[in-house]
Amino acid sequence: MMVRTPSCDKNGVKKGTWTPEEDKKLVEYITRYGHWNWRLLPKFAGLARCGKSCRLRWLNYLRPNLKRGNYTKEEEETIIKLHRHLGNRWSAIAARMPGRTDNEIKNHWHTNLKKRSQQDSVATESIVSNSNDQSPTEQPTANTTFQSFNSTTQDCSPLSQHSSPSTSTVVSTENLVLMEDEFAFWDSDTDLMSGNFWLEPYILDISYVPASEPEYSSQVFDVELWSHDT
DNA sequence: AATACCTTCAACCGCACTGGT
DNA sequence: AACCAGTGCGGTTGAAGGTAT
Repeated sequence: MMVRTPSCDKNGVKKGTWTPEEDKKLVEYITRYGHWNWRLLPKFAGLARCGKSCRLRWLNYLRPNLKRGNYTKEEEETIIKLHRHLGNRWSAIAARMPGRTDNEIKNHWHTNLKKRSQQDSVATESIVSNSNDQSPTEQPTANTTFQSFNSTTQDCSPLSQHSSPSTSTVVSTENLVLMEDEFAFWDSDTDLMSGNFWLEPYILDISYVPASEPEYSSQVFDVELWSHDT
């Protein structure tokens, strides 16, 4: 497999490929106690890793209900469409694709879909430029419309990269109207806007938050994947 | 068979954001 | 207001596997 050579930094923190033993330790610990503090977790789990590495390994590889590889055509189309509207916001894209991680989607995009999307947009552009020859008025593209959306409503979008829980869950009527207006183009393009897209909480997967741990409510609606059944 | 080049993807790194003090 | 710790995100790296020459 394509892996990094295991190595240690000056503090003895291991880097590189995870061994099956390390995976086992991490899974067993999180299954039992949850990931209540990523920085301290490796110490308690008996792992010579940094918290970041543990988090990444869990989220991208060990977490339950992850699909691996074998993207369906529908999934690829969804990624392309979402990328067209969201750009490189991989976590937001992943949030709409159960079982897929941002890292995996990002990799798949760069290795398989990027070229395809570029070819598609070139083909679309040539069609549009031909049909617009007699119409000098510039039509907003999906991208420009989304940029406009970003600059005006970023703080209230649940897809905002670092939106706080309060802004994620409480959307004012004014903003909702604006969002609906700005995203009207999506209705014709994809069914992703059907249903309660923006108000739907970002809960896609289970996570292992122990019952004994204190309040996690502040993170429940963030893009990070928290579950109902904790 | 040898090796050079390309592809893939797990993992790392740096930065930004949030919440607490 | 300033600082710090914890966390999440996106860009990038690097090594193994695959393919071409």
